[in-house]
Amino acid sequence: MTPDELLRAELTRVAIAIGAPDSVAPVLERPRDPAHGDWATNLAMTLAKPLGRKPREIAEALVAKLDLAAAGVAATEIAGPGFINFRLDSGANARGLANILALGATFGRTDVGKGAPVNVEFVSANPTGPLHVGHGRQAALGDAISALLEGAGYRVTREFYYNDAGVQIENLAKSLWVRVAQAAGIEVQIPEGGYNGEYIRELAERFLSESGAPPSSALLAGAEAIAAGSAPADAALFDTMRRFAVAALRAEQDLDLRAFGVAFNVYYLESSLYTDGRVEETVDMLRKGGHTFEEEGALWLRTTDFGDDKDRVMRKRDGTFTYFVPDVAYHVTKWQRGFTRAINVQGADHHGTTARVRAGLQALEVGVPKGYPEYVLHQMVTVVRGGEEVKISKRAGSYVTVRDLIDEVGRDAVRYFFLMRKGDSQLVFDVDLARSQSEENPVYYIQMAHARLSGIFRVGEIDPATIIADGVQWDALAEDAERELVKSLLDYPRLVAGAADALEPHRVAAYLLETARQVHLWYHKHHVLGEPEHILRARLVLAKAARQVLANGLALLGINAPERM
RNA sequence: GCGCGAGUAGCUCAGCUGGAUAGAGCGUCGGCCUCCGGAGCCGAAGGUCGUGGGUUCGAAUCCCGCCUCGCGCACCA
Repeated sequence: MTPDELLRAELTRVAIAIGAPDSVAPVLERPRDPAHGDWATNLAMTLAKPLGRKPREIAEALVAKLDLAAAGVAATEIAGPGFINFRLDSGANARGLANILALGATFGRTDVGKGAPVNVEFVSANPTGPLHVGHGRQAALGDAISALLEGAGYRVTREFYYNDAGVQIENLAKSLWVRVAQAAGIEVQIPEGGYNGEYIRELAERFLSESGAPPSSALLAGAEAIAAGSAPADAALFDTMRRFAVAALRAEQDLDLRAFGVAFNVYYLESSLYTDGRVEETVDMLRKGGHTFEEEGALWLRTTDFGDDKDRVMRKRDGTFTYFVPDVAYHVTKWQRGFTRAINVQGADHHGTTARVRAGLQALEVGVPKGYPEYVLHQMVTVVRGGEEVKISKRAGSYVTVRDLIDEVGRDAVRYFFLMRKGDSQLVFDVDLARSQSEENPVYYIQMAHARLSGIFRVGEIDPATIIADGVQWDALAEDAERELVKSLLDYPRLVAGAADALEPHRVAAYLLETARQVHLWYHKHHVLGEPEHILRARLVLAKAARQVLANGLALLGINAPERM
């Protein structure tokens, strides 16, 4: 039990003793001002109404009955409108360090998830080009959220949904066709909605060298068809190109993800929803449910019955389905595969789809909960280099890829920068800052704190494994800098639990930066090696505990914790 | 026009799901230091939390209106 858990238990007992309901759950918080003690509770204020007594009076009654020794409290104080402040007895906080050493890499883990299966879907890029910075933010977010949920006791499946069917893929295949035709000397332009990127030209070259040059008559006919807005007549050749392009770009994206250190458990192909009949099946079910209607030659779903702001087309006039249908079919599989929670990490530019996917799932009436799936939406990323924004132009096909960033600043920095802001705010990625080897760079600063702590053991030729908490004089950790550091370290589990609950990894990033700051402060002010034995031992425990917490937090974010830099 | 998000110190951002005198880094100003590991340490100035109402013991946080910016509003994903 950590000191605050002990105190909470004692408060609960006393509250019930003075007449509070058995369900009472005292909330302890860290006072902003350290002068107010180690912990504070507003319990007396929340009990004022149910007990019909004044807050300060209740506070006094509570304090009078409190078993200070059992709760590890040295002093209490009633303040303001009815806060009770607690100062733990000397060393009570520090004793919590033993807990950190005992739990090691599992310090900060909880079991609120109770092994429930959660599906976290992220990146899910169309295989129509390399991963760009937006995907990078998503990869970092999705992976960190997954790690947070695992730490909270959920069984997490990381899933990538490939939109390898539909109009975008059609455009991709046409773009490749055009580049191949151009290589054969045919004059034709990339069609409206096509892909202009240089990578398509490279793809065309690879296609030619691997598959050989197609007959130019077929290429010309196809190019004319594309220019006229339709598909090439040579369906077999067109299909070959489509497959080639999708396979090649998927392989590229896999390399990007590997470079970023992100691994998925499941790659789900949109095309499989068509081949195994789930799309048709979904449409049938929706029709039977009576929520569809036909208008202007299209088949619609009345999503407005389920909270969407307008009805949606399911089957277009040309007989093909909109992306929305496979999307719904796909999410049904998540539910059917047993995921009681499904979390989708997406760019905020997709927020329009959330209401209709949920509406579609409700319309199916197969027992999917209303808020399913959950969405974590993130705002845009802008890249700044040399103090200027790097312009991203989709039309010209020029943008900053994830791989560019990783090559330039390293995986750890990319991860941290994508995670240091909350998803709701727009993110500025300062390339120069990310690559700088100075303490202004937050990643460097945090990793440096870990390396410094490691350095103490290395320089002192002490094996950290031999450092144990037994017999340590806890009140030897009496300096302000170390008392504050100890408090921060013990706060870690609460912090992580909150971050997991809110699906907000940036809290961990901010915590690590603050804790690293305290480590540096302590390190500069106080020596470890060469101190008297009892201080040396206590500080080695602190150093080991701090190193552990930094390492645990960095691991959640997918960032290395180096021993030396 | 409608929906979602943002607006907090000169700049970049936190603010633990409603708590006490709103915090950190950078920058500015003043003073030290050169020490296990590389400009570090101490202090200061700097705020009508976009704005106007409301809810209550108590609001940056919750509700309503307005302003500014971003994103979306396809039979594209």
